[in-house]
Amino acid sequence: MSRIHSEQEQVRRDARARMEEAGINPFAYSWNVTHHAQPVLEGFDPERHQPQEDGPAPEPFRVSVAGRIMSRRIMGKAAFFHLQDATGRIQIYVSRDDLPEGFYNEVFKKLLDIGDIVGIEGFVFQTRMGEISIHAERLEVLAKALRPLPIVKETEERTFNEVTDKEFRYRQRYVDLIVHPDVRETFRQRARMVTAMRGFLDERGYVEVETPVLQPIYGGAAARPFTTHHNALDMKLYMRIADELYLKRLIVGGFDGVYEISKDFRNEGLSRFHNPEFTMMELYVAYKDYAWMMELVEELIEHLALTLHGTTELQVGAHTINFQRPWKRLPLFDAIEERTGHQLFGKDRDELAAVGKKLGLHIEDSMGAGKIIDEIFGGFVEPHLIQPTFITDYPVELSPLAKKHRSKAGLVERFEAICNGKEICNAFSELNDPDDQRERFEEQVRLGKRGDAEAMQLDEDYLRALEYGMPPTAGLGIGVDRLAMLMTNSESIRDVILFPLLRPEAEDASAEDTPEGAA
RNA sequence: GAUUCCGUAGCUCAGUUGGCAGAGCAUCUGACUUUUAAUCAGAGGGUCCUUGGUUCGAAUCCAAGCGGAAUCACCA
Repeated sequence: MSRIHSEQEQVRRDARARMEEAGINPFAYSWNVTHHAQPVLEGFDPERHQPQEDGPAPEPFRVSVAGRIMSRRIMGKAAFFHLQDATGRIQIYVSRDDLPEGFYNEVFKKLLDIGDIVGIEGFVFQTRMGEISIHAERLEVLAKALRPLPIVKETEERTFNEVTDKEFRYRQRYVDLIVHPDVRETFRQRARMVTAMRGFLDERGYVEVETPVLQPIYGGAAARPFTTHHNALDMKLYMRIADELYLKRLIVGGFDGVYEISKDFRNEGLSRFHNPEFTMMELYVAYKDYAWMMELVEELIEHLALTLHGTTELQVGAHTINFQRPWKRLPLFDAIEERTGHQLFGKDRDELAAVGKKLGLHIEDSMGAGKIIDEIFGGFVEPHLIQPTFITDYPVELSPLAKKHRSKAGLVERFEAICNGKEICNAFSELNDPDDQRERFEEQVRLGKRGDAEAMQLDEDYLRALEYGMPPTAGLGIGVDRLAMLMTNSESIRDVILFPLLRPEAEDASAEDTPEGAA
């Protein structure tokens, strides 16, 4: 079934057919690229490469480039166009008499369009207007674009016809990337950030591992999972919501430090800060505690800021954020007291509910003490924490995998780093007492039975692993997407995820499901 | 899930009180050998998101739906 083509698409399809009739393959096999746009612009030296009046003959700067035609200015027997490659744009000069007989008039002028991908061989020169350009001596069609691009025209002051529709940009990210160099740059920065993170961890000897995405029991976080089914074993499987329990099994197994950078999946709502599949970095280090981990986190993130930007001070939205260590450390209850005037330590559930109500929160009967504390923190404290801050020592009910605090009853040794009003990491001294862990799991199971869809499942195999003995361990999880948002000054998680989840397009709604067990 | 806003040509957008569907860029034809939003002359291009309703008449008013965005809720 073929779509009805727009006028412009039909023109391009006709051009493709005429190319084939003329013996030109509109989809070539390869092209020998020797140079890229940006390095050519930087490498051009007018004194060496440009003909000078009464000067010596220039040394030709010969290049072979390839890319997409992004603009065209045709003037009779000569033309200029801009070619865009992975590094940027460079202007190409073509004149009729430099190309094979008839090619300029019949092919270049009539059959090529903005958006087509071509290869150019020629020499670099500077135009009368001063723009460094390539004088084409050979031009080949490498790929014909059958759809028109949403063309962006730019001057130094203004941009015209820029695609601003976010739906278009997210659904057709390939087009977004073609027309928005800053989007390409954002994703390059994200890649550099992950590379730097990996380098930082590798340098310290931690082992990068891969643990199961498909899990018979999900755990390690409070979230609703995606469910799937394995046909051959006829078993229910869950997409992981966290890597935590498998990584700690590896600490039991004798690794001193393991980490994983991978996708987690949570069957929850979408927002500026939430995508159902997102990237998490989890790290576990034996014989360390959460205080040690705080130092590692601030060192890591300071390192990332310096690697990406050469400074620890980053502009993020309206704020300038300084990642220089050491970061402020503030126990959760002190942070709440600072903001609300209420000291919650030692208060029971009903006293906490009364404080919550006084602050204007909607407190439901089903909410436990930990949940109320979390609500108060999330509502009145977290949004105000702009500079990176470690919030420490959380209620035990909120942290079923964290070790009891060595000196504060009812709390665990846990911290979150908050920055720009959002959590960027979560870490604790890991609970390694299997009997305590069993009780915590059992409490989670009770919560689940009471209807908490995010309660954890009891993982017998994990308890068995702990019973063999897990050394004292510090664990960390960093939301890579949210960190990338900070590092690239992006206001939506969709701006740092190449293909964010959207509802299917209407045209695809009728597409048939893949039958179970097919292929 | 709630609220608000949005959906018109390939792209960005206008469209008056409800009265022939518009502009710029892009496309097509012609001119033009250093342009750069090239320029000049001419032309073509529309499921006005969808389905109903009101009306002599709907892009416009009403209802429902679809899709998107923002905010909120959810998100240890």
